[in-house]
Amino acid sequence: MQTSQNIDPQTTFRALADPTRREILLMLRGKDLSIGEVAENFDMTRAAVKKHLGVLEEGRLISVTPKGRERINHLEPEALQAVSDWVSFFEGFWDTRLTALSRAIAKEWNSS
Amino acid sequence: MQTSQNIDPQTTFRALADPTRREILLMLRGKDLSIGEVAENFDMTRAAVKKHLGVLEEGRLISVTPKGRERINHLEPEALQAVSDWVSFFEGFWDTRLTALSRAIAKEWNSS
DNA sequence: AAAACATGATACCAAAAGGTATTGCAATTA
DNA sequence: TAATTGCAATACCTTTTGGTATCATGTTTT
Repeated sequence: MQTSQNIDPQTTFRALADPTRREILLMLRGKDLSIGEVAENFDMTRAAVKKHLGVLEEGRLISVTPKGRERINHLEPEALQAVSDWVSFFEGFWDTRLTALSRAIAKEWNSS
Repeated sequence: MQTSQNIDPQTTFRALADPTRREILLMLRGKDLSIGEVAENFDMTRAAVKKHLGVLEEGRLISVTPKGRERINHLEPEALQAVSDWVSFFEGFWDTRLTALSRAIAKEWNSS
């Protein structure tokens, strides 16, 4: 196992702070996409989308592989596991009775 | 149960994007603190800390209660539950063999 | 009442973030 | 080879963010 990776939780949290980037991550579940394919789904220039992909790559949430003249963006969910671990520090402090409400909220995000 | 709350995942994700704010949340586990008490732990002015607390309050991660001339900040972890739900959309995509590494990272955060 | 204390509010500043536009290059394709 | 395609790189702009400094306000305390 490699240990020389950039282990910096800050870049991961920062990457998740933008709604466009979170939507890109949802978009990459299951299928890899080129920059252009990702950009088709947003009302902004490819350059802007590329910047977002760069931030996601810094946060180790995606990996990028050149393929011919394209660059294929691939989801790397391990960094999300780390976020999940951070949040779990607070387990036992939250009111489990609110779980149902939280899941309803989450559902709403997914559809928007 | 109240349903008129500000249900906006964006404010919660944004609140978590700053390391100072994440540290404040860890600091509020178990004990409520005034603005001044929180500020004692950071090398910045009380005004700056107050801004961070304002962002955390917007993200519904803390609640604030006036008590005499102080304002007591109280952890509200329910919003974190919602973040956990969002991340869980990616369960099944990440490699569970990396869990040990992730926990090691998380441990590092906690001590820093 | 007066002094000290804790916070609120405002103005201000520098740096970072999010975006566009433009130019150029490498890889396909005709 | 020539035209097109997908992306890289740069410059530039506007807004947001993180921070300080200053002053006002309400609350204890003496």
